[in-house]
Amino acid sequence: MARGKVQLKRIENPVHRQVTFCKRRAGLLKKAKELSVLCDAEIGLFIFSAHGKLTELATKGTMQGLIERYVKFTRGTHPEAPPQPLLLDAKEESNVLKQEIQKLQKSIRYLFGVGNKTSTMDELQVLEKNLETWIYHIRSMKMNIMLQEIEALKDKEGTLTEANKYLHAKIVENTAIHNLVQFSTDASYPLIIQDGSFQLYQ
Amino acid sequence: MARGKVQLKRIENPVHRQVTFCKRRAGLLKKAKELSVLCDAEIGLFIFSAHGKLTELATKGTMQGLIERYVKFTRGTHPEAPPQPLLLDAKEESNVLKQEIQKLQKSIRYLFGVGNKTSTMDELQVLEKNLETWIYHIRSMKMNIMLQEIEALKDKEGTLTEANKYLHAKIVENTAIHNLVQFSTDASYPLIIQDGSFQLYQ
DNA sequence: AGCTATTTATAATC
DNA sequence: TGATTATAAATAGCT
Repeated sequence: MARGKVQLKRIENPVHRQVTFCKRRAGLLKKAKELSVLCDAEIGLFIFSAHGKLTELATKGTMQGLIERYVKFTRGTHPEAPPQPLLLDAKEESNVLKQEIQKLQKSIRYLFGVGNKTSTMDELQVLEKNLETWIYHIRSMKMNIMLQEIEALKDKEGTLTEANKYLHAKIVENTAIHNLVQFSTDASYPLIIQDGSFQLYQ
Repeated sequence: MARGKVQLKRIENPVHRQVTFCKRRAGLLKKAKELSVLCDAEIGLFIFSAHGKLTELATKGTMQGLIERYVKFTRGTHPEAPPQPLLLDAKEESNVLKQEIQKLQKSIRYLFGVGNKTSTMDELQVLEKNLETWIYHIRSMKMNIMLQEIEALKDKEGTLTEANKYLHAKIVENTAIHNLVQFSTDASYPLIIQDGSFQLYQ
Protein backbone atom coordinates (compact mmCIF):
# COMPACT_ATOMS: atom_id res chain seq x y z
CA MET A 1 0.00 0.00 0.00
CA ALA A 2 2.67 2.48 -0.20
CA ARG A 3 5.41 3.45 -2.50
CA GLY A 4 4.31 0.70 -4.77
CA LYS A 5 1.12 -1.14 -5.50
CA VAL A 6 0.99 -4.61 -4.09
CA GLN A 7 0.47 -7.73 -6.18
CA LEU A 8 -1.87 -10.21 -4.61
CA LYS A 9 0.48 -13.15 -4.69
CA ARG A 10 3.08 -14.74 -2.51
CA ILE A 11 6.08 -12.48 -1.93
CA GLU A 12 9.05 -14.44 -3.19
CA ASN A 13 11.87 -12.58 -1.43
CA PRO A 14 11.96 -14.24 2.00
CA VAL A 15 13.17 -11.13 3.79
CA HIS A 16 10.46 -8.97 2.30
CA ARG A 17 7.97 -11.68 3.06
CA GLN A 18 8.96 -11.86 6.70
CA VAL A 19 8.94 -8.11 7.16
CA THR A 20 5.60 -7.76 5.44
CA PHE A 21 4.24 -10.61 7.52
CA CYS A 22 5.14 -8.93 10.78
CA LYS A 23 3.76 -5.57 9.73
CA ARG A 24 0.55 -6.85 8.26
CA ARG A 25 -0.01 -9.25 11.09
CA ALA A 26 0.22 -6.32 13.50
CA GLY A 27 -2.18 -4.40 11.30
CA LEU A 28 -4.63 -7.27 11.14
CA LEU A 29 -4.62 -7.75 14.88
CA LYS A 30 -5.18 -4.05 15.37
CA LYS A 31 -8.09 -4.03 12.94
CA ALA A 32 -9.64 -7.02 14.62
CA LYS A 33 -9.42 -5.40 18.03
CA GLU A 34 -10.90 -2.20 16.65
CA LEU A 35 -13.82 -4.01 15.07
CA SER A 36 -14.45 -5.84 18.28
CA VAL A 37 -14.47 -2.67 20.36
CA LEU A 38 -16.30 -0.41 17.96
CA CYS A 39 -19.03 -2.83 17.02
CA ASP A 40 -19.29 -5.01 20.07
CA ALA A 41 -18.26 -8.15 18.22
CA GLU A 42 -16.44 -11.20 19.47
CA ILE A 43 -13.53 -12.21 17.35
CA GLY A 44 -11.27 -15.19 17.34
CA LEU A 45 -8.21 -14.99 15.15
CA PHE A 46 -5.21 -17.21 14.83
CA ILE A 47 -2.35 -16.92 12.43
CA PHE A 48 0.21 -19.57 11.66
CA SER A 49 3.28 -18.12 9.99
CA ALA A 50 4.85 -20.09 7.16
CA HIS A 51 7.33 -21.40 9.71
CA GLY A 52 4.57 -22.55 12.02
CA LYS A 53 4.67 -19.86 14.65
CA LEU A 54 1.29 -19.10 16.13
CA THR A 55 -0.19 -15.70 16.88
CA GLU A 56 -3.63 -15.58 18.35
CA LEU A 57 -6.24 -13.09 19.40
CA ALA A 58 -9.44 -13.64 21.32
CA THR A 59 -11.32 -10.43 21.92
CA LYS A 60 -13.46 -11.90 24.65
CA GLY A 61 -12.50 -14.54 27.15
CA THR A 62 -10.08 -17.15 25.96
CA MET A 63 -9.51 -18.64 22.54
CA GLN A 64 -10.65 -21.94 24.00
CA GLY A 65 -13.93 -20.38 24.99
CA LEU A 66 -14.42 -18.77 21.61
CA ILE A 67 -13.60 -21.99 19.85
CA GLU A 68 -16.15 -23.77 21.98
CA ARG A 69 -18.72 -21.18 21.04
CA TYR A 70 -17.75 -21.55 17.41
CA VAL A 71 -17.99 -25.32 17.49
CA LYS A 72 -21.33 -25.17 19.29
CA PHE A 73 -22.59 -22.70 16.75
CA THR A 74 -21.51 -24.69 13.75
CA ARG A 75 -22.32 -28.11 15.14
CA GLY A 76 -24.14 -29.95 12.45
CA THR A 77 -23.50 -27.38 9.75
CA HIS A 78 -20.01 -28.67 9.06
CA PRO A 79 -19.16 -32.33 8.68
CA GLU A 80 -17.01 -33.66 11.49
CA ALA A 81 -13.38 -34.02 10.63
CA PRO A 82 -11.75 -37.27 11.64
CA PRO A 83 -9.25 -36.94 14.48
CA GLN A 84 -5.65 -37.12 13.39
CA PRO A 85 -3.24 -39.42 15.16
CA LEU A 86 -0.17 -37.80 16.59
CA LEU A 87 3.07 -39.26 15.43
CA LEU A 88 5.85 -38.97 17.93
CA ASP A 89 9.51 -38.91 17.06
CA ALA A 90 11.62 -39.92 20.04
CA LYS A 91 14.83 -38.13 20.99
CA GLU A 92 17.38 -38.65 23.73
CA GLU A 93 16.30 -35.62 25.66
CA SER A 94 12.69 -36.55 25.37
CA ASN A 95 13.38 -40.00 26.71
CA VAL A 96 15.12 -38.65 29.75
CA LEU A 97 12.27 -36.34 30.37
CA LYS A 98 9.66 -39.01 29.83
CA GLN A 99 11.30 -41.09 32.51
CA GLU A 100 11.15 -38.16 34.83
CA ILE A 101 7.52 -37.67 33.98
CA GLN A 102 6.66 -41.29 34.62
CA LYS A 103 8.41 -41.10 37.93
CA LEU A 104 6.43 -38.05 38.84
CA GLN A 105 3.20 -39.59 37.68
CA LYS A 106 3.81 -42.68 39.75
CA SER A 107 4.42 -40.68 42.86
CA ILE A 108 1.39 -38.57 42.15
CA ARG A 109 -0.79 -41.64 41.67
CA TYR A 110 0.49 -42.95 44.95
CA LEU A 111 0.10 -39.68 46.71
CA PHE A 112 -3.39 -39.04 45.52
CA GLY A 113 -4.62 -42.55 46.10
CA VAL A 114 -5.57 -41.58 49.63
CA GLY A 115 -7.01 -38.13 50.15
CA ASN A 116 -7.88 -36.83 53.57
CA LYS A 117 -7.33 -33.29 54.62
CA THR A 118 -4.05 -33.72 56.45
CA SER A 119 -2.37 -35.84 53.81
CA THR A 120 -3.44 -33.45 51.06
CA MET A 121 -1.24 -30.80 52.58
CA ASP A 122 1.73 -33.13 52.56
CA GLU A 123 0.94 -34.19 49.03
CA LEU A 124 0.95 -30.63 47.88
CA GLN A 125 4.25 -30.13 49.63
CA VAL A 126 5.77 -33.07 47.77
CA LEU A 127 4.25 -31.99 44.48
CA GLU A 128 5.61 -28.51 44.86
CA LYS A 129 9.03 -29.86 45.56
CA ASN A 130 8.87 -32.14 42.53
CA LEU A 131 7.87 -29.28 40.29
CA GLU A 132 10.77 -27.27 41.59
CA THR A 133 13.06 -30.15 40.79
CA TRP A 134 11.67 -30.23 37.30
CA ILE A 135 12.23 -26.58 36.80
CA TYR A 136 15.76 -27.15 37.96
CA HIS A 137 16.22 -29.90 35.37
CA ILE A 138 14.69 -27.83 32.65
CA ARG A 139 16.98 -24.96 33.47
CA SER A 140 19.92 -27.32 33.33
CA MET A 141 18.83 -28.48 29.90
CA LYS A 142 18.52 -24.93 28.70
CA MET A 143 21.94 -24.17 30.08
CA ASN A 144 23.40 -27.18 28.32
CA ILE A 145 21.91 -26.21 25.01
CA MET A 146 23.29 -22.73 25.37
CA LEU A 147 26.72 -24.02 26.32
CA GLN A 148 26.73 -26.30 23.30
CA GLU A 149 25.90 -23.38 21.08
CA ILE A 150 28.62 -21.29 22.63
CA GLU A 151 31.14 -24.08 22.07
CA ALA A 152 30.06 -24.43 18.47
CA LEU A 153 30.45 -20.71 17.92
CA LYS A 154 33.85 -20.65 19.55
CA ASP A 155 34.93 -23.49 17.31
CA LYS A 156 33.69 -21.64 14.27
CA GLU A 157 35.45 -18.53 15.42
CA GLY A 158 38.72 -20.44 15.79
CA THR A 159 38.44 -21.86 12.31
CA LEU A 160 37.71 -18.50 10.84
CA THR A 161 40.59 -16.89 12.68
CA GLU A 162 42.92 -19.51 11.30
CA ALA A 163 41.61 -18.96 7.80
CA ASN A 164 42.04 -15.29 8.31
CA LYS A 165 45.67 -15.59 9.34
CA TYR A 166 46.36 -17.78 6.37
CA LEU A 167 44.75 -15.35 3.96
CA HIS A 168 46.52 -12.45 5.59
CA ALA A 169 49.87 -14.17 5.11
CA LYS A 170 49.02 -15.01 1.51
CA ILE A 171 48.23 -11.41 0.75
CA VAL A 172 51.39 -10.15 2.35
CA GLU A 173 53.33 -12.69 0.32
CA ASN A 174 51.58 -11.75 -2.91
CA THR A 175 52.16 -8.10 -2.24
CA ALA A 176 55.84 -8.75 -1.69
CA ILE A 177 56.09 -10.55 -5.03
CA HIS A 178 54.20 -7.75 -6.66
CA ASN A 179 56.66 -5.29 -5.23
CA LEU A 180 59.61 -7.28 -6.56
CA VAL A 181 58.17 -7.31 -10.04
CA GLN A 182 56.97 -3.74 -10.09
CA PHE A 183 59.98 -2.27 -8.39
CA SER A 184 59.35 1.25 -9.57
CA THR A 185 55.99 1.44 -7.79
CA ASP A 186 55.83 3.15 -4.44
CA ALA A 187 56.03 0.09 -2.21
CA SER A 188 54.76 1.65 0.97
CA TYR A 189 51.06 1.47 0.16
CA PRO A 190 50.48 -2.22 -0.60
CA LEU A 191 52.59 -3.30 2.34
CA ILE A 192 50.54 -1.43 4.86
CA ILE A 193 47.64 -3.72 5.54
CA GLN A 194 45.32 -2.93 8.38
CA ASP A 195 43.82 -5.73 10.45
CA GLY A 196 40.43 -4.20 9.93
CA SER A 197 40.64 -4.80 6.22
CA PHE A 198 39.93 -8.49 6.71
CA GLN A 199 36.39 -9.23 7.69
CA LEU A 200 35.31 -12.45 9.30
CA TYR A 201 32.47 -13.89 7.34
CA GLN A 202 29.79 -16.23 8.62
CA MET B 1 -10.36 6.87 8.90
CA ALA B 2 -12.14 9.26 6.84
CA ARG B 3 -13.94 12.47 7.31
CA GLY B 4 -13.48 12.14 11.00
CA LYS B 5 -11.11 10.46 13.37
CA VAL B 6 -12.50 7.42 15.10
CA GLN B 7 -12.71 6.98 18.86
CA LEU B 8 -11.70 3.57 20.07
CA LYS B 9 -14.90 2.76 21.90
CA ARG B 10 -18.23 1.18 21.21
CA ILE B 11 -20.28 3.12 18.67
CA GLU B 12 -23.47 3.97 20.47
CA ASN B 13 -25.70 4.71 17.48
CA PRO B 14 -26.93 1.25 16.44
CA VAL B 15 -27.27 2.16 12.78
CA HIS B 16 -23.77 3.53 12.59
CA ARG B 17 -22.55 0.54 14.51
CA GLN B 18 -24.14 -1.92 12.12
CA VAL B 19 -22.87 -0.12 9.03
CA THR B 20 -19.38 0.18 10.43
CA PHE B 21 -19.48 -3.46 11.41
CA CYS B 22 -20.26 -4.58 7.88
CA LYS B 23 -17.65 -2.35 6.31
CA ARG B 24 -14.87 -3.16 8.73
CA ARG B 25 -15.69 -6.83 8.77
CA ALA B 26 -15.25 -6.85 5.00
CA GLY B 27 -11.99 -4.98 5.41
CA LEU B 28 -10.74 -7.35 8.05
CA LEU B 29 -11.54 -10.41 5.95
CA LYS B 30 -9.80 -8.86 3.00
CA LYS B 31 -6.71 -8.08 5.06
CA ALA B 32 -6.64 -11.58 6.44
CA LYS B 33 -6.80 -13.10 2.97
CA GLU B 34 -4.08 -10.77 1.73
CA LEU B 35 -1.78 -11.64 4.61
CA SER B 36 -2.37 -15.29 3.96
CA VAL B 37 -1.56 -15.04 0.26
CA LEU B 38 1.30 -12.58 0.45
CA CYS B 39 3.12 -14.23 3.32
CA ASP B 40 2.13 -17.83 3.01
CA ALA B 41 0.37 -17.90 6.36
CA GLU B 42 -2.58 -19.92 7.52
CA ILE B 43 -5.28 -17.91 9.18
CA GLY B 44 -8.42 -18.82 11.01
CA LEU B 45 -10.82 -16.00 11.78
CA PHE B 46 -14.29 -15.99 13.16
CA ILE B 47 -16.43 -13.03 14.02
CA PHE B 48 -19.57 -13.09 16.09
CA SER B 49 -21.61 -9.95 15.59
CA ALA B 50 -23.25 -8.41 18.63
CA HIS B 51 -26.44 -10.16 17.59
CA GLY B 52 -24.68 -13.51 17.38
CA LYS B 53 -24.29 -13.88 13.66
CA LEU B 54 -21.16 -15.75 12.67
CA THR B 55 -18.76 -14.89 9.88
CA GLU B 56 -15.77 -17.11 9.40
CA LEU B 57 -12.65 -17.39 7.28
CA ALA B 58 -10.20 -20.22 6.99
CA THR B 59 -7.43 -19.50 4.53
CA LYS B 60 -6.42 -23.11 4.20
CA GLY B 61 -8.63 -26.15 4.41
CA THR B 62 -11.58 -25.92 6.74
CA MET B 63 -12.03 -24.02 9.95
CA GLN B 64 -12.36 -27.36 11.72
CA GLY B 65 -8.97 -28.38 10.41
CA LEU B 66 -7.40 -25.10 11.46
CA ILE B 67 -8.97 -25.32 14.88
CA GLU B 68 -7.55 -28.79 15.29
CA ARG B 69 -4.15 -27.50 14.36
CA TYR B 70 -4.59 -24.66 16.80
CA VAL B 71 -5.66 -26.94 19.61
CA LYS B 72 -2.84 -29.33 18.94
CA PHE B 73 -0.38 -26.48 18.85
CA THR B 74 -1.52 -24.93 22.09
CA ARG B 75 -2.01 -28.17 23.95
CA GLY B 76 0.14 -27.65 26.98
CA THR B 77 1.29 -24.16 26.17
CA HIS B 78 -1.69 -22.74 27.99
CA PRO B 79 -1.84 -23.85 31.60
CA GLU B 80 -5.40 -24.81 30.56
CA ALA B 81 -7.22 -24.67 33.86
CA PRO B 82 -5.54 -23.28 36.91
CA PRO B 83 -7.91 -20.31 37.15
CA GLN B 84 -10.31 -21.06 40.03
CA PRO B 85 -8.77 -23.26 42.68
CA LEU B 86 -10.39 -21.55 45.65
CA LEU B 87 -13.97 -22.83 45.62
CA LEU B 88 -13.32 -26.51 46.11
CA ASP B 89 -12.74 -28.55 49.23
CA ALA B 90 -9.59 -30.51 49.71
CA LYS B 91 -10.77 -33.74 48.17
CA GLU B 92 -12.15 -32.08 45.06
CA GLU B 93 -9.01 -30.04 44.82
CA SER B 94 -6.89 -33.14 44.78
CA ASN B 95 -9.07 -34.67 42.07
CA VAL B 96 -8.81 -31.59 39.93
CA LEU B 97 -5.12 -31.60 40.52
CA LYS B 98 -4.86 -35.20 39.45
CA GLN B 99 -6.58 -34.41 36.18
CA GLU B 100 -4.41 -31.39 35.65
CA ILE B 101 -1.32 -33.41 36.22
CA GLN B 102 -2.38 -35.89 33.60
CA LYS B 103 -3.01 -33.05 31.20
CA LEU B 104 0.38 -31.62 32.00
CA GLN B 105 1.99 -34.94 31.40
CA LYS B 106 0.30 -35.23 28.04
CA SER B 107 1.50 -31.80 27.12
CA ILE B 108 5.01 -32.60 28.09
CA ARG B 109 4.98 -35.80 26.10
CA TYR B 110 3.71 -33.85 23.16
CA LEU B 111 6.20 -31.08 23.56
CA PHE B 112 9.16 -33.33 23.81
CA GLY B 113 8.05 -35.77 21.21
CA VAL B 114 8.07 -33.29 18.38
CA GLY B 115 11.00 -31.00 19.07
CA ASN B 116 13.97 -30.31 16.88
CA LYS B 117 17.00 -28.59 18.32
CA THR B 118 15.95 -25.03 17.67
CA SER B 119 12.41 -25.40 18.86
CA THR B 120 13.50 -27.36 21.92
CA MET B 121 14.76 -24.18 23.53
CA ASP B 122 11.40 -22.46 23.07
CA GLU B 123 9.59 -25.52 24.31
CA LEU B 124 11.71 -25.59 27.42
CA GLN B 125 10.92 -21.96 27.96
CA VAL B 126 7.19 -22.66 27.74
CA LEU B 127 7.45 -25.70 29.95
CA GLU B 128 9.37 -23.84 32.59
CA LYS B 129 6.79 -21.09 32.61
CA ASN B 130 3.98 -23.62 32.98
CA LEU B 131 5.68 -25.31 35.87
CA GLU B 132 6.11 -21.97 37.58
CA THR B 133 2.42 -21.29 37.11
CA TRP B 134 1.71 -24.64 38.65
CA ILE B 135 3.85 -23.99 41.65
CA TYR B 136 2.05 -20.74 42.10
CA HIS B 137 -1.32 -22.50 42.10
CA ILE B 138 -0.16 -25.23 44.40
CA ARG B 139 1.00 -22.61 46.83
CA SER B 140 -2.41 -20.97 46.60
CA MET B 141 -4.03 -24.28 47.38
CA LYS B 142 -1.79 -24.81 50.37
CA MET B 143 -2.61 -21.36 51.60
CA ASN B 144 -6.28 -22.04 51.14
CA ILE B 145 -6.15 -25.28 53.06
CA MET B 146 -4.30 -23.61 55.86
CA LEU B 147 -6.85 -20.84 56.02
CA GLN B 148 -9.66 -23.40 56.16
CA GLU B 149 -7.93 -25.16 59.03
CA ILE B 150 -7.45 -21.92 60.85
CA GLU B 151 -11.13 -21.14 60.46
CA ALA B 152 -12.08 -24.58 61.69
CA LEU B 153 -9.83 -24.22 64.71
CA LYS B 154 -11.21 -20.81 65.53
CA ASP B 155 -14.70 -22.26 65.40
CA LYS B 156 -13.70 -25.11 67.66
CA GLU B 157 -12.09 -22.69 70.01
CA GLY B 158 -15.29 -20.68 70.21
CA THR B 159 -17.34 -23.75 71.03
CA LEU B 160 -14.92 -24.87 73.68
CA THR B 161 -14.82 -21.47 75.25
CA GLU B 162 -18.59 -21.54 75.52
CA ALA B 163 -18.51 -25.01 77.06
CA ASN B 164 -15.87 -23.78 79.42
CA LYS B 165 -17.94 -20.88 80.64
CA TYR B 166 -20.89 -23.15 81.15
CA LEU B 167 -18.88 -25.65 83.16
CA HIS B 168 -17.29 -22.91 85.15
CA ALA B 169 -20.69 -21.55 86.08
CA LYS B 170 -21.91 -25.01 86.99
CA ILE B 171 -18.99 -25.61 89.30
CA VAL B 172 -19.42 -22.30 91.01
CA GLU B 173 -23.06 -23.15 91.50
CA ASN B 174 -22.30 -26.63 92.83
CA THR B 175 -19.65 -25.31 95.13
CA ALA B 176 -22.07 -22.78 96.50
CA ILE B 177 -24.56 -25.56 97.26
CA HIS B 178 -21.76 -27.63 98.74
CA ASN B 179 -20.77 -24.75 100.91
CA LEU B 180 -24.29 -24.40 102.13
CA VAL B 181 -24.37 -28.03 103.09
CA GLN B 182 -20.83 -28.38 104.42
CA PHE B 183 -20.47 -24.99 105.94
CA SER B 184 -17.38 -25.87 107.93
CA THR B 185 -15.21 -26.63 104.83
CA ASP B 186 -12.73 -24.07 103.66
CA ALA B 187 -14.58 -22.63 100.68
CA SER B 188 -11.67 -20.91 99.00
CA TYR B 189 -10.16 -23.88 97.17
CA PRO B 190 -13.00 -25.18 94.96
CA LEU B 191 -13.89 -21.67 93.89
CA ILE B 192 -10.50 -20.92 92.50
CA ILE B 193 -10.53 -22.44 89.05
CA GLN B 194 -7.80 -21.53 86.65
CA ASP B 195 -8.54 -21.18 82.93
CA GLY B 196 -5.69 -23.56 82.26
CA SER B 197 -7.42 -26.37 84.08
CA PHE B 198 -9.69 -26.90 81.04
CA GLN B 199 -7.85 -28.48 78.19
CA LEU B 200 -9.00 -28.17 74.61
CA TYR B 201 -9.40 -31.62 73.22
CA GLN B 202 -9.30 -32.65 69.62
C1' DA C 1 -25.60 0.65 -1.45
C1' DG C 2 -22.23 4.54 -3.72
C1' DC C 3 -19.16 8.59 -3.15
C1' DT C 4 -15.24 11.37 -1.58
C1' DA C 5 -12.34 13.63 1.96
C1' DT C 6 -9.61 12.02 5.13
C1' DT C 7 -7.34 8.91 8.10
C1' DT C 8 -4.64 4.66 8.33
C1' DA C 9 -1.74 1.18 6.90
C1' DT C 10 2.29 0.07 4.90
C1' DA C 11 6.21 -0.66 0.94
C1' DA C 12 10.31 1.09 0.18
C1' DT C 13 14.12 3.05 2.02
C1' DC C 14 17.63 4.21 5.06
C1' DT D 1 15.90 -4.84 14.13
C1' DG D 2 13.52 0.63 14.23
C1' DA D 3 12.33 5.02 12.22
C1' DT D 4 10.74 7.77 8.18
C1' DT D 5 7.98 8.88 4.38
C1' DA D 6 5.52 8.75 0.14
C1' DT D 7 1.75 6.48 -1.32
C1' DA D 8 -1.98 2.91 -1.57
C1' DA D 9 -6.01 1.39 0.97
C1' DA D 10 -9.62 1.70 4.11
C1' DT D 11 -13.32 3.99 5.64
C1' DA D 12 -16.59 7.93 8.27
C1' DG D 13 -19.86 10.78 7.14
C1' DC D 14 -23.00 11.79 3.61
C1' DT D 15 -26.46 10.76 -0.02
